[in-house]
Amino acid sequence: MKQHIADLIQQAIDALKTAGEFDADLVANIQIDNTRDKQHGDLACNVALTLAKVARRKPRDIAELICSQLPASKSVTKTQIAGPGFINFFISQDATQAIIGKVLTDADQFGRNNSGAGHKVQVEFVSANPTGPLHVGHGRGAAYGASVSNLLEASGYDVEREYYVNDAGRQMNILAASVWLRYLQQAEEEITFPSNGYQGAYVNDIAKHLRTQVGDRLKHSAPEVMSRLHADAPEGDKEKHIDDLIERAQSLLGQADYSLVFNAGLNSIRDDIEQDLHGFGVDFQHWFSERSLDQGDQINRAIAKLQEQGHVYEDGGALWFRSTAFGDDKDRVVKRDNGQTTYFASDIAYHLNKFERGMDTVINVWGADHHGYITRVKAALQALGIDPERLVVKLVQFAILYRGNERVPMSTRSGSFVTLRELREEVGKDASRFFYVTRKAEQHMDFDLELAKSESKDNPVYYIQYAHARICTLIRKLAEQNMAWDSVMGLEQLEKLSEPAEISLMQQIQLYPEVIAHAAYNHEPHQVAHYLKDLAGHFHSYYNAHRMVIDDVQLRNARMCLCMAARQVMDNGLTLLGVDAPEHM
RNA sequence: GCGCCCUUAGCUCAGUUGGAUAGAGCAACGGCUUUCUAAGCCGUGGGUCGAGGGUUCGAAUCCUUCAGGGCGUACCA
Repeated sequence: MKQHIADLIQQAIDALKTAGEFDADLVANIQIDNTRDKQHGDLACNVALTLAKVARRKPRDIAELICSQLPASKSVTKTQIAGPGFINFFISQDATQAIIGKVLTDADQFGRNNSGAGHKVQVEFVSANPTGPLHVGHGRGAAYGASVSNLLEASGYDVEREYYVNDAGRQMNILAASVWLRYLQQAEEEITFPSNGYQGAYVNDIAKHLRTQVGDRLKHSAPEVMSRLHADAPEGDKEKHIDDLIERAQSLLGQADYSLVFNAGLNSIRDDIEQDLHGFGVDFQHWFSERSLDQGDQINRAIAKLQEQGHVYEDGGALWFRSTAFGDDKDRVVKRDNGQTTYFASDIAYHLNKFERGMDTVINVWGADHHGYITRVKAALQALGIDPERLVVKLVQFAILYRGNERVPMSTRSGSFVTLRELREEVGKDASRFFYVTRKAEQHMDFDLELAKSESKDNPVYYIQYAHARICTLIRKLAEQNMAWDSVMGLEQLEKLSEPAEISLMQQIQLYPEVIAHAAYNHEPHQVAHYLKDLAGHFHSYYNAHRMVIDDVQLRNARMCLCMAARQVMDNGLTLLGVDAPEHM
């Protein structure tokens, strides 16, 4: 409809150019907006205001010229010039009612578009270290990334969802040491668990499982393990202590058995995360291993590539990437003086890899604490000859957890945290998925567990699901009373839908495709959440004001068509957000 | 110090890329069910859009200065 109105205005402007009223080279940016106030009609155009300057005429005069040349359209019942020079359009009921047929025909395809056709985009999200279960802080990134991916798919993009598994590096070694020490404790060795180890109960579980598989084969005596170590905190240095323990584990176990312990920890947690996310309605096409970069020598290759371009220099025995040449505050080390490559070097190789896989655009969903990395990663891409605009980083602010008024502390290391699984079990997948994407990502968010857990009307997801379930009940009710309804007959009777509540519900339905397009373009799933709440509100008002199970067969068919169209849109929208559309509540 | 994000009703937040009189939900108050799910509907009150300045027909939105809050500023991962 907007396009149709824009075409009419363009025709009018062209006619005015021919008539010599406007310069032939005048270019009008025609923008059609939904009106806020229905007194201003249904759609409004501000072109007269924007043209005022270049055409050197008063806005209202331009609006009158345009209106005088506007071709007639059966969709438009009235136009008016209002305010400083807006042209307002009143849309005919026929044109509005036509949306119902479109929704019922397109069904689950309604609202989708093809603007991203032929475009490959990767969305990388969550990517939490596999050193423990996901906690609620990861939930927001998971919900956001999944919904953005769904929105992009609905806009025709070829989307790949990817999880970057940080399975290399010191944290993983700390996990391996933690697993082994718990294993030794279970084998009745007197081991004092390190303060810097992973304290969570899940480490015990992994150790237990490991022991059922290999028995006491990995056992060493406590004195062997604990002698001649740097002291632990508080007297000593907890970092040195844990590093010594890692070394001790590696030397006592040997490479093969150390890997066994290491992989037991990694695989168990990785599998747990995958299942957890699956239960959260989040599935990935690829789990990309950081270690695979090293094994394929991709890190050294990436550094060499930077070196070829002359962006790397040596200083103090280390290799530095000259990121300051691309707007960074300081240069960054890619290879340390001890010969090890840095995490940043892995990131360069990883991002190079993403684009070498043929992605047109890469979207990274990062926690807000990573914002300092954006500049350096983009710098590296630019140095590698890749347009940094092709990398889009979306920062997701932390959700601060509350139980009522009590703030919940979160730390993976201490083991005292609320896991995503707990949240899912207590609050439910639907409410938590919806709650997370109700706020825009860069907003700080207070997540009150008490509120989210309470199945009360305060929880907006129920409001929408309830609307959906109510419509499903209508269908059952009609069947019970042997009152058939027929969509083909209903679509022929749409002119009977002229109540204000019916018109405004249809108008709300009509907005859906542009909401999806807009939300996808801006990576803002919260727009869908707010839209659905409004749609449900329109439906509830309608439902309270009018009855659908009625004897008048024509009106009944028409109203049921409208209800079914509303149901379809709720279903489509909820699906994009990963929320179920229930038939009963 | 420097950098990024945020600041809108008592609370939690929207605000369609610069449009008309800034909107929801919650909380408060008053109504609506012999009839399709009251997890609902209808109504009432509530604002210096953090502050100042600028850009223009027009600013919550863009530019600038300042204040407040959060985060980041490793040869850690």
